[in-house]
Amino acid sequence: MNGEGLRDRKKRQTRAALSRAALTLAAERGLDHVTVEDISTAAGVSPRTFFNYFAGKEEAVAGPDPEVGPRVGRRVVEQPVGSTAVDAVKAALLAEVAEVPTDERDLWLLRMRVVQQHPVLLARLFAGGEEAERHLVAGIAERVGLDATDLYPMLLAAAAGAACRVAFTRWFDPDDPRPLATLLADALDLLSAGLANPPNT
Amino acid sequence: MNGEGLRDRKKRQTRAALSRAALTLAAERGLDHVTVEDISTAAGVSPRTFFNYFAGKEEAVAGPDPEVGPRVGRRVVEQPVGSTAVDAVKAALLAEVAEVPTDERDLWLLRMRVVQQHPVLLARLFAGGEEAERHLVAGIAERVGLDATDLYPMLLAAAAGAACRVAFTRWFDPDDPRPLATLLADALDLLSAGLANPPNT
DNA sequence: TGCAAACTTGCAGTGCGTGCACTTTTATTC
DNA sequence: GAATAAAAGTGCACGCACTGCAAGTTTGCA
Repeated sequence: MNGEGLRDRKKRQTRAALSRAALTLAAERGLDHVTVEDISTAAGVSPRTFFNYFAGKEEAVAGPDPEVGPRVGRRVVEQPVGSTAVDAVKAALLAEVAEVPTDERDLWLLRMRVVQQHPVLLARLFAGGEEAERHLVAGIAERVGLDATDLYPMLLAAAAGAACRVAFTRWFDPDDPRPLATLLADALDLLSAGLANPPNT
Repeated sequence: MNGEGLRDRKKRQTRAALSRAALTLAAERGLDHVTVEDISTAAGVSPRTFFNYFAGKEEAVAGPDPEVGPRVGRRVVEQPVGSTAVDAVKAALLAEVAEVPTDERDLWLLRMRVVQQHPVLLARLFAGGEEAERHLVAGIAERVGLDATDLYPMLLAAAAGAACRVAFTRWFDPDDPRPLATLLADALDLLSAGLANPPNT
């Protein structure tokens, strides 16, 4: 009847509660000192239910948002036809980071703390999340009219993911106050310049 | 007395035996259907000893060779002063892949099979292995006279790692018979060209 | 030969992750 | 609104990963 249904809304809530609980606890004690039981208790569900939503603690903390992959891929395709593939990726990623909702900002702050202690998770956030990268590869491939197994789409997507990872790393650095969009733009510009010369920064 | 000592040689042998056993079994049944007990039994040691060498199964099959990181970093620094940082990284990586000993080729073939089923491990092989990437960042930073926390060294190292990952992926593709060195060179060239235009390949 | 350091091993314990059967909640149909 | 189906939550049991700890065993050196 209604647009979404009570069931789907509850699922979303449970997932969000688990993810938020995992992030809060991990930011406090470190991920290794948080058990699945702790997380599910804090979220008000049984430990067994936790595994119905996430494959493990890592995924609850740094699990890729299943929506961002398709969205980025779509955005790459939808960029104006005049721009190159690199510019299309650049625009798509910058649009993505510009769109972080206000009610998720506190979650990102928690994520920053957790990821700082666990660099392995950084790769899963965007690039290493093969899921998202696959969508990006597909978008690029469609845009340039190549197969998704060709070198160019794979390399462009991987390099863009690497740029994201570096931008995130620097964003987490408390000594660098620049916003994420600026850092990401710098990284992508440097990339599309062929990493020619080290900037004076 | 002698150059290395019996103890060190035995440690090397045990480590190699464990790694080889893990790779062989994982290539046969898939990594998920191999227990640590299987691996250590095949290697002739106790399960407890396995954990004295590796933190887990993943590290045994895709664990980064602890020597490659420092070696690549050193090579980057040792390139002729005339060449740019990008060219230095390019040369260092190509020298690295060209130097794979013959007696390790069969291990790489096994690794190919295992990694094909577990894309997550691909990142650990070179790029994701933060260990190796840190050395690469340090080498680049020293070469260009920047700090290891600056954008340029981090991004160049990350992008080079991404190129390695893509080259490996394509190398694992049975439809592409080109050698690893060629694939890697293509990827790095495309990268240093700013990913400007999709090649006709 | 004897001592000290390093490597190996067994044991016990905690926690992860999964399959299965069962209960509870939500959606649909008559 | 009651019956039925579908989906989510839960408890239980099991195998395995991984970690200290306290032995035993091997190696290096005097």
